[in-house]
Amino acid sequence: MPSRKKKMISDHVITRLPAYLRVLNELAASDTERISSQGLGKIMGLTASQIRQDFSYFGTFGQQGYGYQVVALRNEIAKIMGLDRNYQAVLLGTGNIGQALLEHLDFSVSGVHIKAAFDVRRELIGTDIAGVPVLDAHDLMTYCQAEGVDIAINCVSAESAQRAAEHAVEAGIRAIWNFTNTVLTVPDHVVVENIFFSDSLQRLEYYLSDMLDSE
Amino acid sequence: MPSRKKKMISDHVITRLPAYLRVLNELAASDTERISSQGLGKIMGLTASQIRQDFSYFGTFGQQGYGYQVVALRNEIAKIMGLDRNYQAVLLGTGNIGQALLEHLDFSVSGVHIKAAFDVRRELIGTDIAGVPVLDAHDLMTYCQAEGVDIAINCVSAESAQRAAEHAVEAGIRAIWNFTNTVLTVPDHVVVENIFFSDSLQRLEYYLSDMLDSE
DNA sequence: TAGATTGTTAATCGATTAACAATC
DNA sequence: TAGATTGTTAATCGATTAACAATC
Repeated sequence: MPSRKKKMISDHVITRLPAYLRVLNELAASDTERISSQGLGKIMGLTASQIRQDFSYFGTFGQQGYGYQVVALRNEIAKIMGLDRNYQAVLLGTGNIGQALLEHLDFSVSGVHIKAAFDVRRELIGTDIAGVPVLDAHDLMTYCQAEGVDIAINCVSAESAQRAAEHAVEAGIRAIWNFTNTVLTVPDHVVVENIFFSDSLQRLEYYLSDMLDSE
Repeated sequence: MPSRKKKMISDHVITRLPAYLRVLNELAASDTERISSQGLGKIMGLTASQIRQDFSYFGTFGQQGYGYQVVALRNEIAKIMGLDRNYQAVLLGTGNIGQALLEHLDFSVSGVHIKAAFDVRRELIGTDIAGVPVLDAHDLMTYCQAEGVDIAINCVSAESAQRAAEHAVEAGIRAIWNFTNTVLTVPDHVVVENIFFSDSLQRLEYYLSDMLDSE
């Protein structure tokens, strides 16, 4: 509650944090105890300078002449990212993508708990997918207000995407993980993170066609 | 064959191209015939300057005093991205993510044709998913060499990810769309585009926790 | 101690924005 | 024509890299 306003950190830095985490986890898994910024840079394809610069936005985690303790650093970064918290989530739209996420992704490692999924299709309501109950989309608001939900995972069709997002915002959620291939408009107090499959595929096609051209 | 080496264009620009395409498609769908860099900027949250700068890397598409023809510009950008070509793809690993992609994504709009899926699980081989035959992973090499495959969509488990990528590269594919949450190591002549679900979710958690802290 | 490596300040590089002549 | 808007060059801003004193 102390309204502690952190200094604004660039998106570039934030985007690298999960990559640091990934590598540190691998190092920890292979029992590597310590790593220097230079060593980390070599693995990740970054300069040692950039790594030290990145970390310095959040504090000091290393030791001169020694480097960083892998496990300690890993834990610090996880904490910086807020992964030590617990988040309650609901999933909107149990089409293929929604189902795939429920069945495939291990949300517990990220501290995210999926409490329920919502759909409008009568035949799905009342069933459950990977242990998650599918409820009537009309009950979203009541449910979220009663249960306190932080995150909505938006997997509805592109046409319903904005509407679903608005319902979720009305229901009090604070973050949307967006799989709808649609840009959502939300109030300032709501965070949106997009997975745009088609953008990614198009990028792949650009680099591929470029590669094919230049030979 | 003309080995025409295009000038190197920054990743930032390439990443914006699909967004331009998305907006131009919407404008075209709503029968908007022309748009200025200023108008486009307003919709996309970019400066008019940046938009003109971006386009200028590829050529000149506008008209002074008028702006850009929406449909013509859309087509130009699609061409720049290589979306007018046809790509042959195979999908590796028919777990949930693989299945979801086969059933959910409309690849034809991107000029990508999924010819076959591959898996090691006996019980799946010989079946088909959304009209795509599931073949034995051991036949990948022979298949690709016979059929001429450009893209591998890597949906195997994290543990098999690097191995699957290497097989695909050996089999002559030139691009990997990577859903394995793993950094792949490939030769220079192969393009990799990643969809890292966990990176995205962690980013969401960072911004969410930040938001929750500052209130 | 000597060698290694941090955290941080300064220099460089690249990307975005501003300005403006050209021209539809 | 006058107004609008491009394409491009120059100015600014921000991110990355280099350098180095501090110190383990």
